[in-house]
Amino acid sequence: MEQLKILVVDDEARMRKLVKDFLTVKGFRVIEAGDGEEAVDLFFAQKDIALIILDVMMPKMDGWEVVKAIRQHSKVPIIMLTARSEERDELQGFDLGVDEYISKPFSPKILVARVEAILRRSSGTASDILSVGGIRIDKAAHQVTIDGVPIELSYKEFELLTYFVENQGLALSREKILNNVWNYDYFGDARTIDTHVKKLRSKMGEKGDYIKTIWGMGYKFEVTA
Amino acid sequence: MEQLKILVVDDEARMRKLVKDFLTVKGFRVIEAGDGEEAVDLFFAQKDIALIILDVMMPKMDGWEVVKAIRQHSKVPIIMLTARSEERDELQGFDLGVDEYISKPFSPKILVARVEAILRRSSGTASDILSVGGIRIDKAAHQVTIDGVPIELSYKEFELLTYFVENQGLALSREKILNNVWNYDYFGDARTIDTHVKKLRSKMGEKGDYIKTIWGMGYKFEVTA
DNA sequence: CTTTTTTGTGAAAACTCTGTGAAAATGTGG
DNA sequence: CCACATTTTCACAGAGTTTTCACAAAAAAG
Repeated sequence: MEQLKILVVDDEARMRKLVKDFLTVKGFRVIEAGDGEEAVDLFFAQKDIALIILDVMMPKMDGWEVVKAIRQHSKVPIIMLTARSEERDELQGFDLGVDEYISKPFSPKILVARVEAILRRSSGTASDILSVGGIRIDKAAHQVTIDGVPIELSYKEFELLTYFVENQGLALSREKILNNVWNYDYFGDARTIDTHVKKLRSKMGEKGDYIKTIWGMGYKFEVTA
Repeated sequence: MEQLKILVVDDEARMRKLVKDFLTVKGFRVIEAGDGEEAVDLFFAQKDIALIILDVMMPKMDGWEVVKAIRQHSKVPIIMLTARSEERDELQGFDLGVDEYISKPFSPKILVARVEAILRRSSGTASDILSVGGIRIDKAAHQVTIDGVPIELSYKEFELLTYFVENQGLALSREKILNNVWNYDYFGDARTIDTHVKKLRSKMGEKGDYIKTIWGMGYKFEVTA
């Protein structure tokens, strides 16, 4: 397996070196940035950074601003390093899309453990399971079972069903479905959703009825008792 | 808007605190329980708990037993926290009525996102629900119930009723109704409104009388005591 | 009380949207 | 480059919705 790249951003060179050493031992490739601007530039230049470790307090552009800038275009996992006193910020910044916080001083062992945990999750090994009305969706395994019987779904079908279940009870316009299940830059025919719904319904047997048509509007997933 | 109560059950105080902090920031009220028995007692004592987050591994009474006990009497949404080691097979077979499984370690961000998703659909966000005189309009679900009984409305009927309810007590000219419920580029006969009103009234049963005719002018929605 | 105007109503017509099967395009792995 | 699976497009039939229309009923006006 190739090395995963981790971007470490801190204005103190000593801190960067400390983190870098531990991560390097664990087989990661570490890229350093000394301030926020450099971090953002590097991130978008590199393309394949798997995770960012980010100090909050930095000159020029602080950690929060970096998060905002990067979150405009990327969902890369971000770990924030905060001083113990900044506990309140921790929760505020959580809104911005930070994945974890580690407060200084921290043990390198914990840092490495968190990094590994996050990468494990984001690489899809997390086993989150949705379950409703006998339909089980294992997102990690990309597997659906109905009343315990596995069914075969294509990638799009799986994504679509997951979206339905995650938003059960809500009326979903085709527009909305396209924006969430397809990439936002998809400009094809919205009727392709209909075709996928057809296949889903047929593969789901009688539980296909849980996908309701809302005439003139879209679809809704709802389990009827 | 009032706070929704969430019951967090875990034997580790540290884990409870973590979850509690993040949920509190998002405006939820968190109640804690340290073991299964306490959880069940608290749940039935409190009455208005909107969601339960439940660890599987606990002393005395484990997560599964808690689910069983609670499912006897309640359909409250339940999120289960499972350790990675607990194999999927274990979860795969039986369906006790858990809504979602999240495996540890999880990112608080994901947990909160799932909590919000579940509550959004199960209680309907306040702003999305109009309720007056036994008529309940759930805009998000595109669903109307009268005295708790769902009724089937077409797209236009739904839009029209929503417009009436949002402007209850006001006399609405046909002109005005057309401009708001129909597209502004509609140039058909205003009498089509009459037809829709007729259908609405009949589908609404005796509550159809809430839609009053204002002779020579238009209509008005008003709940009479 | 009659006329005029406006609304209620049922049915038909016009229209729109969805389901569906098949074909075309796209992607994937050998 | 070829087979294979998946995704998207297309066209048409059928289902459901919206609009129109004609006439009856109700309300205001004279």
